[in-house]
Amino acid sequence: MRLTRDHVVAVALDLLDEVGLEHLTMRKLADALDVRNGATYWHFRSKQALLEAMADALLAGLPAGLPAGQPWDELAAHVARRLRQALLSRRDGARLFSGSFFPLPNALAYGETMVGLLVGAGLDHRAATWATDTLTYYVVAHVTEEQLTAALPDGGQAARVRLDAALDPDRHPHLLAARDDLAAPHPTAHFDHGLALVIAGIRSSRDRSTS
Amino acid sequence: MRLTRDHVVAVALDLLDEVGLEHLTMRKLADALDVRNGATYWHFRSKQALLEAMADALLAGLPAGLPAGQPWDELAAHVARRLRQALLSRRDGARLFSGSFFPLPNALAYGETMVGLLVGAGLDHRAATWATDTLTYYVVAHVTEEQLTAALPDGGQAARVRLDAALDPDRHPHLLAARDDLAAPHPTAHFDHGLALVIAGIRSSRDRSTS
DNA sequence: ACCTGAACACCGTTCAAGT
DNA sequence: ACCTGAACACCGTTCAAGT
Repeated sequence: MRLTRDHVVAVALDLLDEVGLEHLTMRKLADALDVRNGATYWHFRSKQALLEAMADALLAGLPAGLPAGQPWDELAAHVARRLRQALLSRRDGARLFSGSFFPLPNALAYGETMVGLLVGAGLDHRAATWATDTLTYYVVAHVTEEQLTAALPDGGQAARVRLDAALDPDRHPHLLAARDDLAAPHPTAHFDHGLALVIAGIRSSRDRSTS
Repeated sequence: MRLTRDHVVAVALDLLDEVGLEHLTMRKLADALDVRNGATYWHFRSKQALLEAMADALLAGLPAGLPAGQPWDELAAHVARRLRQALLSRRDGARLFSGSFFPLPNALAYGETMVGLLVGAGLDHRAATWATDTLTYYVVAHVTEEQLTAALPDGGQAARVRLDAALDPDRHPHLLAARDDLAAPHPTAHFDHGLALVIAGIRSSRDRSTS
């Protein structure tokens, strides 16, 4: 069967789930596609171009319609949660996405939705754009951390031991008091908490500028 | 001269400024140190261990004392700005830092300072920890983007042309209206805007829980 | 203890040659 | 047009052997 860009991307995403971004190589991909090593370079200029196509595929159909009759802050939380889900749908999805510089179609659609929604809430275009950046930074960075800790060996046991060893009662009293929350045992609650924080910030900066 | 861990880290950071994280290799580092290729492995278990030592060196002396008599939100902004400066001090500093899983001494000191400051503002330990996470995610993600765009060839001219080509008046009216703010021509103003947003969110969530 | 020499098992990318 | 075969110029890491 002849290769197509879509097929290469689909197989590459499956391979990503299997081996992780670190070990995703063009040679393993060629094996998975049952072709020789240089074949994919006829369809993609470089590995980077393939990774960007994969990143955009991750976001496919992301903001397919907003729920009607909701206030703007609910909508913003909804879109942010959908972005998180899209990034979580594949191993290392967040790092894959943040490695893309190119303006990708689905990423633009996401941005347009979020900026439009915030403009509807009363922000001017600059404030809406920068607030979208802040929200997106938050989502991507959170999911990056989430996926890194999920990939730890031993379910993170060794990491927790190292953390305990590094924490000193004299120098880190507050971190020790928060020790059980540092290990991030509730990623979704953790995510929602920070998301509500950022949205509350958007709300208060909007109220300040329109009052 | 014999190698020391500190000397290896210092030369590695200079090499990082010169070639960027992508092209920082153990072989180039050995050349810069004027030793043969495997020598650094006597001092660092792996490249990853070296990168983590470099990341911690980046944060050296980061929160060396807080200004006295300031309200908590000023202090939080101060610490966040110092983190940004530390990450900006070396090429790809933000990506270097976000690639570290290990609990590094200077990173812990930063976290202790920020959590303590927020506890002082009236947050409980969990809220203070998660707010610190949100702030840190924001700073690291913002500086990552900042350093990626700063490293673009042509001063980002080609990237701007690609963005204009990708924006469609019918599908991206809001992004087009915000086009001049998308290119991020004022990184510090952009950073401060988002920082104020997150801090305002922390303030409002604190007010909600203490009222 | 600290480093060299040399190898092992990989990489991304290119490109003439085949079909 | 699309892919193979084979090479180029690299990688991180290991480890016996030297000093």
